[in-house]
Amino acid sequence: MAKATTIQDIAKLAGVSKSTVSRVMNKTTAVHPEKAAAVIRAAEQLGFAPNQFARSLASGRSMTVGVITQNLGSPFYDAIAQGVIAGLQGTGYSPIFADGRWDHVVEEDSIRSLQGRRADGILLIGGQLRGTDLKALCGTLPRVTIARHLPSVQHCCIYVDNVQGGFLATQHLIRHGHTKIAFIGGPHHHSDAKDRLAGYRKALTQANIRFTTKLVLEGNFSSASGHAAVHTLLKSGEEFTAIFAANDATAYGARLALDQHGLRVPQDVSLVGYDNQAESAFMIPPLTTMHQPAHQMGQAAAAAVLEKIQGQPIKSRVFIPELRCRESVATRT
Amino acid sequence: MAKATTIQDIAKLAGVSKSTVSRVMNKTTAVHPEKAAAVIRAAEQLGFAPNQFARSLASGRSMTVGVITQNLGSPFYDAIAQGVIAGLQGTGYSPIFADGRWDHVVEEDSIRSLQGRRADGILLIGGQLRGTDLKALCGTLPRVTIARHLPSVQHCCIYVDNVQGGFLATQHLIRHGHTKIAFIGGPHHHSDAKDRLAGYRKALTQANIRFTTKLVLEGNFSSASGHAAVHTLLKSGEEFTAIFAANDATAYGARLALDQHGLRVPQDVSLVGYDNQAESAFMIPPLTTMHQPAHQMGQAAAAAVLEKIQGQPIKSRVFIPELRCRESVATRT
DNA sequence: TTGTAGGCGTTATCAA
DNA sequence: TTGATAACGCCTACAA
Repeated sequence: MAKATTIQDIAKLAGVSKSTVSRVMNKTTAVHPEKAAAVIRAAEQLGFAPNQFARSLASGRSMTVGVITQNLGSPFYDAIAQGVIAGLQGTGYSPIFADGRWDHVVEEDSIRSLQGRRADGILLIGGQLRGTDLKALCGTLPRVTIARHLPSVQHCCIYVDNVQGGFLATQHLIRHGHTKIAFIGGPHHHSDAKDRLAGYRKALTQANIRFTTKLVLEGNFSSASGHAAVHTLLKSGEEFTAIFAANDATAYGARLALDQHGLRVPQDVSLVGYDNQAESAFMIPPLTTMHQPAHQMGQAAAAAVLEKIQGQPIKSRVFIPELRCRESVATRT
Repeated sequence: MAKATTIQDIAKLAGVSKSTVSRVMNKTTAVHPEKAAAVIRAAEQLGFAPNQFARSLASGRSMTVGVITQNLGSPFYDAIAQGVIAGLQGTGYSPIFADGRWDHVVEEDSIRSLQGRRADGILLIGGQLRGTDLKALCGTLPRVTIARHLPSVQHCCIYVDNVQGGFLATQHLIRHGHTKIAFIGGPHHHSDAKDRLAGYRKALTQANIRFTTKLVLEGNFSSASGHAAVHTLLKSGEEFTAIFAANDATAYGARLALDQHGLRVPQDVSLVGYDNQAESAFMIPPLTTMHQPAHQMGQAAAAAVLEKIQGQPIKSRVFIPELRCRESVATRT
């Protein structure tokens, strides 16, 4: 680190004490306009950038909020992260990221590291840690969880209702006359995937359609898994006229596999995805999917943690995903 | 910020001085095993996380590298950012992000803020600032530019040869017998777009194909712009048998527009994209595109800036994009 | 309105 | 091998 200029240097150049410099930098007390001008001039001349470390050490606030992500790269989580950045913009707080990699050990380390950097608050995007562990780890540190629902009221969570999302997607298909609807899910242990499956089952039950395990395939939220699942499904010989994929990427893979088997979408098979990824509107045909207000959630979470830092009580908030009807669903005739 | 435990607390609990605590935390000097054990026990008991501010203030190193991004959300830049994160993993350095928003004013502020946080080095992903301004701003602060080529040897740049990329993509089309090749570019002022166009022209020239401005459309790297461009092209009546899109998103939009006009890919029109986005392999048909080693570039840049921080001299590095042949290109018969 | 002095939690330099 | 003690750069009473 190159030796940077300090308020001391400025004080000397401007012919005042460093307290005065501090005062004009922070506008904390009125100072004589002339001296203030001299300070500002000196600061510009020396290209002064206050040392945040010293500032935080002295003031006790870091003006940062720690953001724990889990492997960026998924459109949904990326959009949340962008929402967080946008929500922090202009508030004086900077986000500082740490990766939890969907691993509770790594996640714990990341939180520790953020605490070491004295983050004033923590935002968890997804994650694996149990609520009780989280609480033990963070103590009184303001904390908001995004895209994940921790049951206890003690936790502030900004999340989407995946059961409802799965329900709405399936219901849409049912309303178009489909009864043999396949579901390509995520990993069995993933709560989002489980919830969407629960919603699927709920819609089936409500419509008096028998649930068949043969129509439920396990995927991993990747296009490749959607592609493979359709092959498996076709080979199984189980009849189906529609597919509900647990996310858009899975739907893309499924769509390609269908095409390779000479099945048309939506004439032969209807398809619904989940996430409303940017690319989905330009698929062939444009994909009907569930939209999640990811960016908005990120912003809401940023605002929430800021309020909490200011000592205000905040509560959890659920978002309901919305159906985006496009052209991948046809009425079963 | 809740009152956290300090080495002083640990010192008291372990019955040693804080210097000793510091020593066992940093393994800087051997200490009596028994005392060391006591310190470690005390630290665990109190859930100690060293205050990075105090640490940095005292040591003069922040153990962070500032990363300037420009609007996350594009697959290419996201992949670079992930590469940077991966490259820093386990090095003891944490990335701290700031958004430049493709705006030189914002970018300058971001760099200033990073300097205030005393980053030990800076990584610029893309950006608008001129090389001389950058140099003036950063001074001796180790700095590496990614995905952008600054002419002077003074700058260390990790970038891809977009001219070559545009050339290879176009050449691929030419080799399949195409001579009427449309190009859907990016904004006129965007250097990546300009370079890819230059490569396109170079390939045409080399094959003795006349360049027609009517076949060059302006886009903005979005699917919507690709979609619109094809409409414009079709309406213009200009003949073409192939399209080279400046990125994959643009190609998706173009593909949909073609489909809506009853044109088949690749039988009627061949299509090549740029970026090798994850979704491209699952388009219908799977999209032939130029692959850029974005993740690898991010990692390389992280390694480079670390070396520079250690005082080693480093030099720029060019990556050459590679053609990924899939099924969206057919031989012109 | 201004300056002085103490403290924030570490690291680093001395002696011991 | 240890323990004082002086930085590190800034903020903030407190006093002038």
